Amino acid sequence: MSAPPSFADRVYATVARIPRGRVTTFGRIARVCGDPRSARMVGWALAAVVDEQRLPCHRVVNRHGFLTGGWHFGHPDVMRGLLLAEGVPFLEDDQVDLAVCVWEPDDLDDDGPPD
DNA sequence: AACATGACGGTAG
DNA sequence: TCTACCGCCATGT
Repeated sequence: MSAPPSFADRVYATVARIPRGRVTTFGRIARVCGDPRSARMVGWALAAVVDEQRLPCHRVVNRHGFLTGGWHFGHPDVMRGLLLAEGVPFLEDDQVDLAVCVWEPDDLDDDGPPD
């Protein structure tokens, strides 16, 4: 690969690093990718992801913790089920508790939420 | 070629 | 605290 990694490639690499039971936001990913203002491009990249990518794109929510991309899984209940199966706490049927399960790409992958 | 839209985020009022 | 506007860039019409 002589060519440098594209913005989307960095997004995939970051999403692949999200620990199980944790979630992250578009802005965090965009920030790590070098363009904190291109959060929309993060969503666009995830929308292009296919199941063969094997990326935990269901662990990516917006800064409010809402499952904005629920319909991209066929139905919001699919994305919700995946997160619930990982032990991600929900504040509402379509909102997760970012205060507990948020994960920062720059931080080490710890599986224990702050007491 | 131009306009409108979108899995968003930040700042201003 | 909530609402509104802007910026960002690729895609579709």
